[in-house]
Amino acid sequence: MTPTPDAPAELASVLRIAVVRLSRRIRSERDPELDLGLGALSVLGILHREGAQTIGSLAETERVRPPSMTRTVGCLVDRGLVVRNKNADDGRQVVVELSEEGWRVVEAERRRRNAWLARQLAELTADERDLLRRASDLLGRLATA
Amino acid sequence: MTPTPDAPAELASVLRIAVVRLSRRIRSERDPELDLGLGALSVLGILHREGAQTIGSLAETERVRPPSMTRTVGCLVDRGLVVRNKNADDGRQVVVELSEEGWRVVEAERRRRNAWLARQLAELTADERDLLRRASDLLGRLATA
DNA sequence: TGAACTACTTAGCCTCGCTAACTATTCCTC
DNA sequence: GAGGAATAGTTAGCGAGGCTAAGTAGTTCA
Repeated sequence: MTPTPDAPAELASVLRIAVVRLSRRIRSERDPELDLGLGALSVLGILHREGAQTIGSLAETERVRPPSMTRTVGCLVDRGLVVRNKNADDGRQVVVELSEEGWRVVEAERRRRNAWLARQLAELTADERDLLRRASDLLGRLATA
Repeated sequence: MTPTPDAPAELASVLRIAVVRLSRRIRSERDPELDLGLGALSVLGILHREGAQTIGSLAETERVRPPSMTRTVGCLVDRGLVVRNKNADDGRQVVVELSEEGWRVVEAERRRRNAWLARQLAELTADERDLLRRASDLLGRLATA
């Protein structure tokens, strides 16, 4: 059936389309209450998991340019979810960390945040979820390659 | 190590982040020659695989609102890659199909288009690619769920 | 025949990427 | 230790590509 079952080019095409569409789908399912973009949510998640970070390191992790991260962080500061601090050792750096409010929001939203996707995933078989779990790791590696 | 190894919520979080990041990465790698957005490329791909389609059906396939698809198709028309035709049976519908130029471009770009991703995929093992192939199918199903 | 519905378009907004250019700070060399 | 290069972040402004609301043209049906 498949003439070249292992051809990377063909897989690239299929994978690209699937990833882009799913990304759009996820975007369209975000919680309307907390009107934060996906990038902002992602940053909150990073700060929650890994603690305070500089703008630069957040930008690198998210694979975004510094100005974009400055803006994202600016939004979060405006909503009081994170605080900006100057690094005492290197005055050029800005260290961003979750505020108390930010912690509360992340903790509270963590469960709701993935609601749609989690609901879809719950309808798959355990084998399929396991497949996706391993695939996620690969996708993550591709994203940072 | 994993307290609940099959928990959909946890997988949702991991998968969401991986998909969104990879999607950004793919976007940043598109061919600068052919200055078409990802959406436009995707539409060309659909028309190539499935033949002429109405705006509405393209919008549905791409999970986008009709006005967005109107604009995307407009771009493609401007570049002479597709043609808009009125449906003879139902004058409200617009049927979009690839122009000769569009065919040529799709055929020619098909291989180059996925270059970056295909290159990354080529560095994986055959098993990993197989994993991703099966995952792509699942991701596609999630995207249209 | 005229009201309701449908397919698409137009107008205009918003998010969130980007680059270019600027400021502030640090580092490095003489 | 003064001065230029390098680095971190910001500001300004652009562009892609989603969206909704409202308008137009064609179709259906009472």
